[in-house]
Amino acid sequence: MSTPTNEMEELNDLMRRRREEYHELLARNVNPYPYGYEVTDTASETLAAFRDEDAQRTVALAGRIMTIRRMGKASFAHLQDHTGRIQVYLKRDDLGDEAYALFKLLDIGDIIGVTGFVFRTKTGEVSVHVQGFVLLAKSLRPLPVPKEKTDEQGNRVVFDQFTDKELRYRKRALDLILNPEVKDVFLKRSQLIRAMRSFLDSRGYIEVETPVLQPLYGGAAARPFVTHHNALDMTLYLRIADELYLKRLIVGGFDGVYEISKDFRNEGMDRSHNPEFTMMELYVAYKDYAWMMDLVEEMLFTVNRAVNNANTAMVGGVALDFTPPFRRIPMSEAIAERTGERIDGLDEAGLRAVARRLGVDTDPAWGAGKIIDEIFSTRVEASLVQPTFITDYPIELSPLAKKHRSAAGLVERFELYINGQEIANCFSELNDPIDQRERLVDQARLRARGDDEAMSFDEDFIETLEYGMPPTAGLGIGIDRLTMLLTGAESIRDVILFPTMRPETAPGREGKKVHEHAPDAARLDESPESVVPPTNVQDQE
RNA sequence: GGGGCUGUAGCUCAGAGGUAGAGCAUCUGCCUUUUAAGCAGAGGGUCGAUGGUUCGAGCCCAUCCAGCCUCACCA
Repeated sequence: MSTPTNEMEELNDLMRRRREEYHELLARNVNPYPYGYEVTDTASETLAAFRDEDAQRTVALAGRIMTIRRMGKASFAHLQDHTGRIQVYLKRDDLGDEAYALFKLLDIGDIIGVTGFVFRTKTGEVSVHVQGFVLLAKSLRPLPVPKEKTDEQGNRVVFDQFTDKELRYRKRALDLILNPEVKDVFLKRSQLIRAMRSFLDSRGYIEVETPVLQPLYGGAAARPFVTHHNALDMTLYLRIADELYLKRLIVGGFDGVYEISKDFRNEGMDRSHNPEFTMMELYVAYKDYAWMMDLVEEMLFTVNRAVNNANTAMVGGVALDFTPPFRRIPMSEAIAERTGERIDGLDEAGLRAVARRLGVDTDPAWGAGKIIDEIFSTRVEASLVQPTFITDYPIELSPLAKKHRSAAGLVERFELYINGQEIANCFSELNDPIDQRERLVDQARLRARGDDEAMSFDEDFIETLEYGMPPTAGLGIGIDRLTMLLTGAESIRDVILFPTMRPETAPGREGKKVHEHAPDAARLDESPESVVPPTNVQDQE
């Protein structure tokens, strides 16, 4: 155990100063971390409710000190609570020498509770004239609070804002304190999920939970994270999709089930991929993909209204219109429309010729489906800005989808594209167990040839299908990407509170400014939050 | 994994091979309606890490670490 003295020697001046204040508070019999506070008002409500002609109203607020302007025997500060900021005014003559001296021990970042009356200052800002305050939590680390002002138009202007992306993602609490718009994004994310859940619940679909740890993974083409269960001494995989378990529940007699949960895919990371991400999957018995398009239109319209209070979402200066119906166009038509090339009925050689004409590179190992997919994703996808259902996919790419009722070589599948991104994926689910077995055997063959993204053969799933699954429509929606879309976020990391990051560098091999916050060996035992956690999840590679 | 850019004080950033800088934040003094408060003064740095070149490296070279962008892979 290191002594307080040793600890303090390792701290910079700013932190040492605050530790000293902490001890000074104790010396004055002030608890720097008391147990609660009776909060009756919020910053934004207090500001909104103020009328100059009204009698001075008494309020009790709590929040973090974000600015302090001391002027000798009186001071101004701004408190920030979960609703916003409000200025408070403290005067020695009102508070008394002792309390005012106590206020001098407070810093930006400290959390206090205040009571007082609301008034308007000479310069016009509605503020709280403090009659009493309590320290609720002492802040021992300096907060990188930037200067800001409100311009003539009432806009917030921030100087030298805290913008270091690495620190913002690693220290999300700081980011949330200092960049209020970040909080807005996550409030919208919450509203989005709530609206979606409420939409699904109102239709009577049942929310369920299926295993995250799976002995076999399936339902999508992706590499998994691998872990190990000690007691059973077996390999388990973190799920890449919920699909196969949800279908078992349809077999079991649920007519509509959905799950909103994390999936995990052991693949590259970029601004639209995080190794763990949130997926909503919905399965509805006796329905097909055409029916599901109607539902998706209505659901996204409803969800966007909840988030943006409008029929549109603004992304990059473009208004995306969620008013149903969305455009529906078969994949081959979309390719024809965009490139002038018709691919219907072409064999692999014909498709390769088309790809060549369009300047699309193909791999000799690819089959017809993959070539079509490549043409589509390189020549068409980006042009799909307004919500568009692309329907009827090549069968090779969709081992869990039902054959198209009227077009050979295709399946009944759609993907919804918005702003050039895939947002939803849906099939009429394959419920013929014999067909399903053959397709999974094909996948197993691909796997045996080294395609580590091909699906595993899940005998239990086939067996379950053999009991009989009703016709079913299945849907998957990436919640992170939908959130990006509805909030205009440019990176998936901006809609995930704690995005996956490389670990901070180990003690002794510190990088960048992060080292200021990293533990050194001598303090590890006292800094549990800094100890690298053991992980059960191992990267395959 | 490839390519490009970046890493300097708590934050935002300057820095032409020759003694590490600014603004804000912090500290001291003054200041009882301020608001990017003000005035006067002060402290604060392993220049991401390690090696090399050089009389001398924040700067040049190499390797490594981390982040961002981009491509590839991938929905």
